[in-house]
Amino acid sequence: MPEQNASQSILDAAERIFALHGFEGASMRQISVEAGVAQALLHYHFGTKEKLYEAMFSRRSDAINTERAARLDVLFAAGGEQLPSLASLLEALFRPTVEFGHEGQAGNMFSRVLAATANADDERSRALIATHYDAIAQRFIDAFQRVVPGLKPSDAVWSYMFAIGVGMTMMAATGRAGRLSGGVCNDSDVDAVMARIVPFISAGIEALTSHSST
Amino acid sequence: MPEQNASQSILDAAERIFALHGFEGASMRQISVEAGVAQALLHYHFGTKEKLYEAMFSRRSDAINTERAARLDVLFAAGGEQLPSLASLLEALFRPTVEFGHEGQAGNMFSRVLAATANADDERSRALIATHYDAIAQRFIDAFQRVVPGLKPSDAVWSYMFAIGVGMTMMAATGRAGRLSGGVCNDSDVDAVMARIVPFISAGIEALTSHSST
DNA sequence: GTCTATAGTTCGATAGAC
DNA sequence: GTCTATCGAACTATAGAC
Repeated sequence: MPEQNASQSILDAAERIFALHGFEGASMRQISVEAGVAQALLHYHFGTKEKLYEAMFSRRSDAINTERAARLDVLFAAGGEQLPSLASLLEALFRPTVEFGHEGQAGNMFSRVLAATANADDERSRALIATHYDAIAQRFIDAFQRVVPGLKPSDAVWSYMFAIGVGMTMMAATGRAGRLSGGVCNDSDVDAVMARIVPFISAGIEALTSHSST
Repeated sequence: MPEQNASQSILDAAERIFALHGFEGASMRQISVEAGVAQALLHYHFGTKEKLYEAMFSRRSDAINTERAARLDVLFAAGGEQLPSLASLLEALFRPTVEFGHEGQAGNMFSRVLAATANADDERSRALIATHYDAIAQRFIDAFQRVVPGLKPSDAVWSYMFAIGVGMTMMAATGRAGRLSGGVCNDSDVDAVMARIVPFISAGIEALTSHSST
């Protein structure tokens, strides 16, 4: 049981409460109770609820996208003669999120925050995704074009959007797959989902090279 | 400009306000202003905020899923000798949502509500999806197995989950595809998205018949 | 840095006139 | 059915002691 400072406790509590109830549904009171500190301390360290949310979001997404960038660097290392596989790109896209999203906590709380933020269309969500995810997204879109011959630039963008959509099944982890399969499928079983997501998306992207629309 | 009764005005306003701000972020006051009625009238007609949300959700989802069921009935009509194509199943899955989601209103407000509800993991969202979407989901899962030889039952469930995930790109319509493509891709252009979603998902599902995991 | 106490606002819901 | 008026609870944020 490591002693950690109040800021970290607050961020951990915020991650969990925001994941369970959303930005509007979560309250500063609830977060302060979960963190075991006075409510005023949240404002002392982070100013407003809005800025606490941004700090909570940045902490994990910066770690995730640093790792993603490092993996892309390795895959496209200078001097490497052959291109990486599409499957290895998808591993680099998804693994850091499912590995860095939880840290000691039960369940992957940040993935739920991310799924909700990516799908919302309010200004706060849009700005967070644009600031923290658009640059790395461009790198993956470029990578798709390099490893899939004949993939048009616009279809590389669609490929990325669809891939993220499929990955949402794993990130949101609503338990619906289990319900629909009578308990056979488990959307929290990362390895099982990855084993299906990767071939599914790979084949989907390849198929976009041959469709006829503009 | 058709005269409509207060209940319909309230549901229309609720759909729009809930789509823009979520359940917790929307207020009964805001909805009453948008509908042009007194706030007390919302409680007279629908009781609580919770029940208003459910009424708003049911109105569109019942219309959508009645249409989906009718399309499945036609595709698998008794006496029909040949099986429908996978592409035609995906049309039956997605078209009713994008066509019935808006009715006069600009933008497809209900699709945004649906995307948020499907991805959330609170009890209200889970119950609404289970009540209004699980039965028709089972019909699509069964249909996938019938038209794709060699698709295992559990992979048919994953196919459905992944298909819905891809469709979220269109339903959430956050504008991100446009941002990432410098304006070339438009996630509100239903025909353009459908032209790519259908081959993408079709190829993805076919690919699941040959992967080796259990 | 961390606390208690509270100011000031907004919320969902209801009472009661018409 | 529709309105005005309002209650009591919850919220974000701040003031000020230690």
